[in-house]
Amino acid sequence: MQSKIKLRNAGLRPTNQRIIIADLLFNGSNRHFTAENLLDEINLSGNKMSIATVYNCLKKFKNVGLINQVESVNDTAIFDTNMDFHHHFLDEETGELTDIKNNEIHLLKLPEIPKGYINSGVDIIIKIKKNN
Amino acid sequence: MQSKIKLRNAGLRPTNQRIIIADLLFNGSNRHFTAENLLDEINLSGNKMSIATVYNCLKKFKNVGLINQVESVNDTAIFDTNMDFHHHFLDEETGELTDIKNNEIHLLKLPEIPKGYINSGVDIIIKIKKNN
DNA sequence: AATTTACTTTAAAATAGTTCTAAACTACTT
DNA sequence: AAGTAGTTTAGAACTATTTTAAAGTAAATT
Repeated sequence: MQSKIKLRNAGLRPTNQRIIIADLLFNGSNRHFTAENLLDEINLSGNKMSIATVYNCLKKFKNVGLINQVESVNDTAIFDTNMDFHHHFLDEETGELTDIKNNEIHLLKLPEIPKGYINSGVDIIIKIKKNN
Repeated sequence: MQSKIKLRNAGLRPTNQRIIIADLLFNGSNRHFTAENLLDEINLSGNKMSIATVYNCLKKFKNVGLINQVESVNDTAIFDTNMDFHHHFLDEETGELTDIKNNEIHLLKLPEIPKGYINSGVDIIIKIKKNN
C-alpha cells in the first residue's frame, strides 16, 4: 500500500480514513475537487466517512504540502492535487477551474517582497467567460 | 453631490443608501474592505442600513464596474475600490491584502484562451508570510 | 502483550457569511 | 397625482465550514 508510506513520509499518522482519501487522490491524474466532491467519491468507492473527517483530512494534507487550495473567489473551497508550479483559468460564470501549463505563461520581474516577509507562492488566475 | 452623478452614469438608481456608500468608498483613496467593514463605517458615519442592503449594493457596484471583488481564498469576500490593473500580496496567516503596483510586476506571454472564451481579467496573487 | 498516551474520528450542534422572502418604501415615468 | 418598477428591510433560511466532546485507534511505553 503506497498511500501508507506517503502519509508516513509526510509526517501524518496513516489512519484508515486518510488512506482511503490518499488512495483516491493520488492515483496518477491530477484534479480539482471540493470536500463534498470527495465525500461523494468516497461513498461511491464503498467507504463511509464523516464530512468533518474529510475537512480535517484536507486541512492536514494541505498543511504538509500534499495538496493545494486554489486561490479564487468561490463559495466553496477548491483543492488541487497538482503540486507543480502552475496556474489557472477560472470560468467566471461557472466557477470551473482549468490548469494552465507552466510553459504557457511567463512571469517576468517579481515585485520586491515586503520587509520581514518571504514569498510563499504565486497564483495567477486568468478569468474567462463565454464570448457570445 | 458627486456620487449621485457617478451612480447615474453607471446606470444605477441613486438611492439614499447607494449614495451613502458611494460617498464613503469613492473619496479619493483606494481600499480593501468587506461587507461588515463597510457597515461599521456606515454606522460610524451616523447612518443606518441593513446588512442585506450593503450586500445588494456591493453586488450592483461590482456588476457595473465601480468596484472589484478580489480573488483570494478567504472566508470573507473582499472588495477593492482600485479599478486600475494591479495585483496583490496576500498574507497567508492574516488574510490581509496589499496592492502591488503594476510596474512592479511584469507578465510576459499570456496563455492561449480556450476556444469560445474571452479573457475577462487577470489576477496575480503573491502569497507571503512572516519569515521567522 | 497490556497499558498508557496522544492523536483521530464522529454526529451533532454551532458559527459565519451570504442570500432569500415578502412586505413596505421610494425614485422615476406617465 | 397616480402608477409601476426597482429598492430596502428585518428576519428567516441557507451553505460551507468549524467546533464540541465523547468514543475509537495508532503508536509508545511498560
